[in-house]
Amino acid sequence: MAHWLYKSEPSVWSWDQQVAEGDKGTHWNGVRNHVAKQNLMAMKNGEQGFFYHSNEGKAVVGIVEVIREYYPDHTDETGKFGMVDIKAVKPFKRPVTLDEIKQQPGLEKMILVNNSRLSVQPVTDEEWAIVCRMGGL
DNA sequence: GCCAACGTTGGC
DNA sequence: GCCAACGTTGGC
Repeated sequence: MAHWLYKSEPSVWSWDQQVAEGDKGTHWNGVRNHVAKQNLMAMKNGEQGFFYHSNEGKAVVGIVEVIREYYPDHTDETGKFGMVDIKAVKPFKRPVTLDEIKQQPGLEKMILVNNSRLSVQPVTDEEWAIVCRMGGL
């Protein structure tokens, strides 16, 4: 199973808001980047990902899961882009900050570190295990 | 608030 | 189809 990382500015959509949606989850819309789109299209139901707060906090704060696979994003007037639905699974016992990720051996290749602008990213199994452990899970 | 990195747009 | 100009993102 693949793993993912979703970036969101807390002022736009925060982890707390995601948790408040419960098991029905919410659609992850607004992606307008083709690499991010490819990642969205590759996602399968049940695959988990990190929820990352960009800008403010700059930390991985919890784990989410895909509950609906790629479908058209009706807010995209060009019709080119789509979205998936995700729900919050569990919070980290403690947030894992970008600083810590940068200093952690084994995470040098994370896209978060190397291409900070990509909003939906794949995470390798190794990276997943390391970051989960750092988050106390 | 600044600016580097990246993507997109549009003139040629 | 190239590339300069512009807009956006996100770390600092």
